Amino acid sequence: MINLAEQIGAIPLFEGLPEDQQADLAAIAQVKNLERNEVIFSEGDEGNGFYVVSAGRVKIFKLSPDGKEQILHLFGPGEPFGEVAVFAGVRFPAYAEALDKAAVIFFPRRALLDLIRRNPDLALNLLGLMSMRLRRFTHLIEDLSLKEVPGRLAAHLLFLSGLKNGSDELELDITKTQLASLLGTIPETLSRILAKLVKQGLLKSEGPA
Amino acid sequence: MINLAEQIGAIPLFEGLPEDQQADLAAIAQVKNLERNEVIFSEGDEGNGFYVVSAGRVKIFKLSPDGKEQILHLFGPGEPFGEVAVFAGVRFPAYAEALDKAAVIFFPRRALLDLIRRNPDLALNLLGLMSMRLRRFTHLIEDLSLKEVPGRLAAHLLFLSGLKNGSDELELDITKTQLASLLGTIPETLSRILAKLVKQGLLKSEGPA
DNA sequence: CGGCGGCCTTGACTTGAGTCAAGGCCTGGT
DNA sequence: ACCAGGCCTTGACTCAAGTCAAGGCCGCCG
Repeated sequence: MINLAEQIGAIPLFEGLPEDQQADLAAIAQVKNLERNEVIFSEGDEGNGFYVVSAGRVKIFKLSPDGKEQILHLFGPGEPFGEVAVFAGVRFPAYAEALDKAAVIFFPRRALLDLIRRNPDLALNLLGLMSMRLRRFTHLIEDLSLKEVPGRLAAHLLFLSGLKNGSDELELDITKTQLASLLGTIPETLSRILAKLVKQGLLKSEGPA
Repeated sequence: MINLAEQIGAIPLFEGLPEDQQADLAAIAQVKNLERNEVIFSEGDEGNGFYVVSAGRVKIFKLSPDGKEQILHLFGPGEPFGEVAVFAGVRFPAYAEALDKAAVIFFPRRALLDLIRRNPDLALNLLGLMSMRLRRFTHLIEDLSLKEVPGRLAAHLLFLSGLKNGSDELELDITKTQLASLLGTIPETLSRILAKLVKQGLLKSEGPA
């Protein structure tokens, strides 16, 4: 918030963007500070812009009629979200909520479209980003439809361990309830499976969180 | 195949592209004719280009270790597929196979990237396309994790009926086995559910296919 | 300091949907 | 014309995972 232009320059998506265009962005960007659990947008809201996480974490999720939630993404600083609504010209297809006290930067739809027209590399960045997300979604779909919960859990833990260069020890920064929602299950089931893995000696677990 | 350039001009993705650029495309495009059930690419293959369906239909799907399949997309003439691998710079994340006797046009990766750099509107088209796919995937994920099979079936039928302006009568052009795979279930289950709906008078069903 | 509300765990029960197996029907090929 | 193979359906069984309920463990706020 102190220096918006600097923050914008640090967003990977806007990397390499000429200074004057970054300045243009800064001029129209709006920062929004959020309390923990504050709603950013709801499914069905008009999507007249997109967001980048500035601080804290944001979860994107779907809700079933009876309240069960499926987490689609967890985003941290520098990661954009809500772009789908901008390009597809539709309403937001999911909910967005701050996981912690957080801040997001909002860019109006039109500004982004203008910028892309002037800057093909930005378009390529965006295409790359969305491709990665599509890829992750195909993974999630595969898991949901073709694997059982223990398999999904294992895949997720291995994925996390992969991020840490294969360390065989890792710390989760989300609650188990959230992990359950990310895996498409419920806390009770997750708890049972973890207990079983520990009993089989395949896993050790420690502490809360 | 008789007139490749003309076909390329008719692809929605390339709509509005200057003639000379369409000609460039035609010069590097390769047409591939396919038998029914012929594999186009497999998960893990190098993704050095993308495809557009020219005739027939193509299914994109994931396979579980024990052979169960989850259909991700069904594409018909004019629809592109395999773009994710081009932009994310990764291997194909799923399998592609011809559903009927079909033909596809292949465009090498580099050509597409060049074209985008010269043509921002093409980039916007692509971004729109991928956004729509992301949106459909969020829907599928929601269905898989938050709804039971009857609900998914109902949603799918309503979706199809929506395409036909809400007609309350519709014809499926895929087998029930394929529909099952699209819904993330198996033919037996689908068959039972349809039978139940018919018995409850919520639905009538007719003929094979 | 005490109590309330999250979060996690465990147990008992229920159920949706998958597996396995068998039979009917239709189609295309020899 | 007939057989083989694919697709669909039905029945009996099994099982993974969800619901419901209860209890323990903090940590925060009044």
